[in-house]
This record gives sequence, structure tokens and C-alpha cells, in this order.
Amino acid sequence: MKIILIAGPTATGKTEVSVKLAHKINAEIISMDSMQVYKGLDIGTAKANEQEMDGIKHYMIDVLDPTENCSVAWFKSTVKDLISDISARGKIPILVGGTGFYINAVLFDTNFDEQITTDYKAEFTAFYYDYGKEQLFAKLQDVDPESASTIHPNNVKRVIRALEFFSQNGFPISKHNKEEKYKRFDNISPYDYTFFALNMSRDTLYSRINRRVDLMVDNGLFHEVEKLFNRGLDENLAALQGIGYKELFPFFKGQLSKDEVIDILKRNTRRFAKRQITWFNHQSNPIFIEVDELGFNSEKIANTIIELSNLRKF
RNA sequence: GGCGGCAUAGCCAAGUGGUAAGGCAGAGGUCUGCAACACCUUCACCACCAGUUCAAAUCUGGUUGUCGCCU
Repeated sequence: MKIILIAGPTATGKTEVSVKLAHKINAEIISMDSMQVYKGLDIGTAKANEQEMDGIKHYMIDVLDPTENCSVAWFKSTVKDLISDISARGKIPILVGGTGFYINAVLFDTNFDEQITTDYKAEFTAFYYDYGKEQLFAKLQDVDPESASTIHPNNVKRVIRALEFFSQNGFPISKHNKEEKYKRFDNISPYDYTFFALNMSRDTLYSRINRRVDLMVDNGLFHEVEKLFNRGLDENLAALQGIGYKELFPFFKGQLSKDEVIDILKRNTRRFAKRQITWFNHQSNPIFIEVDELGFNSEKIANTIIELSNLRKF
């Protein structure tokens, strides 16, 4: 099955390019974004609106309530089915988004067969609170020294996951990771794919991000977040950890001013973009398209993608 | 014009004789069931000139800049 991926850091214009491309090659779009899955998070996640979608079908948007938690395992299997459906209808799926972790999971069909039957996570979390991270890490060194050499002791979240994995499966997660990783190194994918990442010079990207945040504010970001805030949801929910949401909460609690909160939001978005770039540079191997060199012209960019994907036949 | 204070990284800021805390911003990374998460690494010859001293960001003199007060 042929698929096209368009990734890249936030604010590079993925939406516009993908819709344009979809029209040219008779495609449908699957969003590869860990936050756009949630209903009610529209402005802050830069979700495409009806007009921007321009008649192209989009999937994986607004499929969960903020009270539900998305996970890679679920996301991967859902997208897998969608790809089959779309292909079966004779259309090409374009996967678009910035969540590199999810993209790799789909692209290389990461194995998530592990069934979580016992709540080891809660167990180890409790242990951590009682004995601290050193003791927790010592446990990992015992059962999975290889992971212990990779995961920093401060990274409690990952240490707990590694411990959970071992307890659940009886073999170390480092073994699992190695197996999954080699799929990427050897490029073993169930799909016939072409993977692009849009990018541009750092300075340009950062000023676009700053401008976009201002625009979001103008478009009612505060109003959107206030609605969520007023629902009184648990702030630890994955949806409320999204950039644009967690930053504004202190404003509604009266802890920070509007301007302060906006500056932090801009900074966090910049950092996020930087992390995304690092991911695409090292954890996957897309063809980078420098959109500033193409004058941000989505028409040109879409055509470049068609050429590089050998899709001329469409 | 006079008097006084201050000049330390992009910003804030400790440090009053022994060869520069910390925070923020920035940069570089890690990552396989919370990933827009979590975590790691990194970043200065202390305004300039001359002097004292084995040794100065730290003391002395001067220059420049800056802030405050006075006239």
C-alpha cells in the first residue's frame, strides 16, 4: 500500500500543503497529531477548519474527549485500519502531522502486543513516592541493566515504564526496543511510503511561531481554554498537557498575567519545534523540504512532493 | 558644572585578593503504550587603560558609559 507522509515541526504549513496535495492525487488525510484527536482543542492545536480542509476527508481529528487518554498503541492500530480502508477505496492516504513517535509507530508497525493485565505502573509509582528515584532506578539496574544504561535515573517516567514492561512480560524492554528499532534501520515497513518533513531556517520558524501564537490569541484561544478550565478537569489529563492549554491555566487561576502566559506559550512552542526537528533528524529519516526556499508556495511544495514520490501517473 | 552609586554571558544576578554560583533565554541530544510527555548535556578570560601583588572580577589611579541627587 502506498502512503505519503508529511511531517515537520509546528507552523511549517503542513495543513495547507497536504490539502493541496490531496486534491492533486485523489487522496485523503490522516492526522498524525497527538492533540488534534481531542474534541474542544481547536485553536491551540491549529486544527484545520472546514474551509481549510477544502472538501478533503480528514481522519483522527476530534475522535476523543479530553477526559480520555490517547496512546500510541491505540493510535497506531486505528490508523492502520484507516490506511487499509482508504487504500481499498482506491485513494492514497496522506499522513500529516508532527507527532514523530506516532508516525514511526505506524510506519514501522511497532509491536504493541503487550497486554497490560496488572497495574504495575501504580505499584512502581507508589514505590517511587516511598523510596525515591535512586531506589527505583536500582530496581531497573537489577532486572534490565541495558535499559538502565540508556535511561537517566531522573527520568522516572521511563524508568517506571521499563519496570512495568519487565514485570508484565518477563523480559526487558531493551530487548523489545532493539527489535523494533532494527525495523527502522533496515527500513522494514508494511507500507510503500515516501516520507517528507517540511522545514525552514530556525529564525524564520521561530518568528512564524511567535506570530502564530498572537494570531491564536486573536482568534479566541483564551476563550477556548477558559471553557476547558471551567469544566474543572484533572489537569494531569494528557489533553490538558497540550501546548497552548497548560500554559494558560495559570492565567485563569490568577497566578500570571496575560502577557506572561503568552510569552511562556511562545517559548514552549519554540522548544517543542526544536524537539520535533531533533526527532526527525535522528529518530526517522524523512526527505526534508525547505519551504522557505520554495517561497512558502504550497502549490510548488505539493508539486515537489509529487515529483519526489514518483506520483506523476496521477 | 558638582557630588554619589553602578559597570560580571543575550537578559537577570551572586561573588571584596587565589584563577567566575544560580536562574532565564539560546544551542545540542535521548526517546518505542501518558510523546505538544519525560529526561540529559552545554554556554563568560568579569567596560577599557595603567598600577599594587607571587596572585585582581575583587585593591589604587585614570578613561568611557550609565543611573540618581544637587546647582
